[in-house]
Amino acid sequence: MLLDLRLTMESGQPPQFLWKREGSKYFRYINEKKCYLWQDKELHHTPGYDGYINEFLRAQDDLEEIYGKIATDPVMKRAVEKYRGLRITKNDPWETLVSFVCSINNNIPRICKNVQSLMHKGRILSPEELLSRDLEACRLGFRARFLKEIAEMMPSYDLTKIGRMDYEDAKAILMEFPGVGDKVSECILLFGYGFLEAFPVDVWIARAMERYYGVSGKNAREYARKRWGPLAGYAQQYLYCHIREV
DNA sequence: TTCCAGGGTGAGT
DNA sequence: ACTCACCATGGA
Repeated sequence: MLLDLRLTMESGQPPQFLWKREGSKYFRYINEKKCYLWQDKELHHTPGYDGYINEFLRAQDDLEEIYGKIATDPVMKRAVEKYRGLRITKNDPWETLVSFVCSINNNIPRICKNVQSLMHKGRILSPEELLSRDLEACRLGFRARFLKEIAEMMPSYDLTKIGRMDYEDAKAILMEFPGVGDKVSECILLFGYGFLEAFPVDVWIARAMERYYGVSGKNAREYARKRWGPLAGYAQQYLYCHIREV
């Protein structure tokens, strides 16, 4: 499997918020047990997590094939060459939802701190646990109210069911949550549910689309859908790294 | 001091 | 449908 683990774990995707580094290894708790993940010549992980890691790293995605389909212009050719091995990750929907509500008008180092403050025993607090936590101490700013209201709504939603809907329906449901708008819903669809056609447009992607393709941020998603279609999410992640020079 | 960060909301056109 | 002030926090 073609993989650059560092790039994948530290390119602004959920694992950057949800996993921790310990030397050259990454780890998090899965079912109360510590799972390490690291790469030298090969990819290694704590025994017993084959299935989890395969899903997490989307092992079924053939990057060479994806490059062939999206790298149809000099910009994307350069991006997939420079960030070869960058994969889209598949994360837990609830943890992804919480993470990207924390990301609203925020920067990555502080998103990490906010998300970490919402974790206990290596996982994001359940909606119920979240409601009984002192959110003021988490320094979430105006995002605290969003999280509180989402947690209160959660009992009448089924996040698993959203994953079985089609892209449009899933997006409409997600946007019923306060704090979940156009961009955040796209992130949840992409990183939490694996809809590769999702194309989150943040300030960086808007910048990249203007600079590289002459497309305004407002028209970015429609342009991306026509250009990269079902693989827009991958194109997005390579553009994100490219414009930020990660 | 002002600007910015993987934006969303609501009120005003 | 579109704009825009405002939202809380902390680093540059």
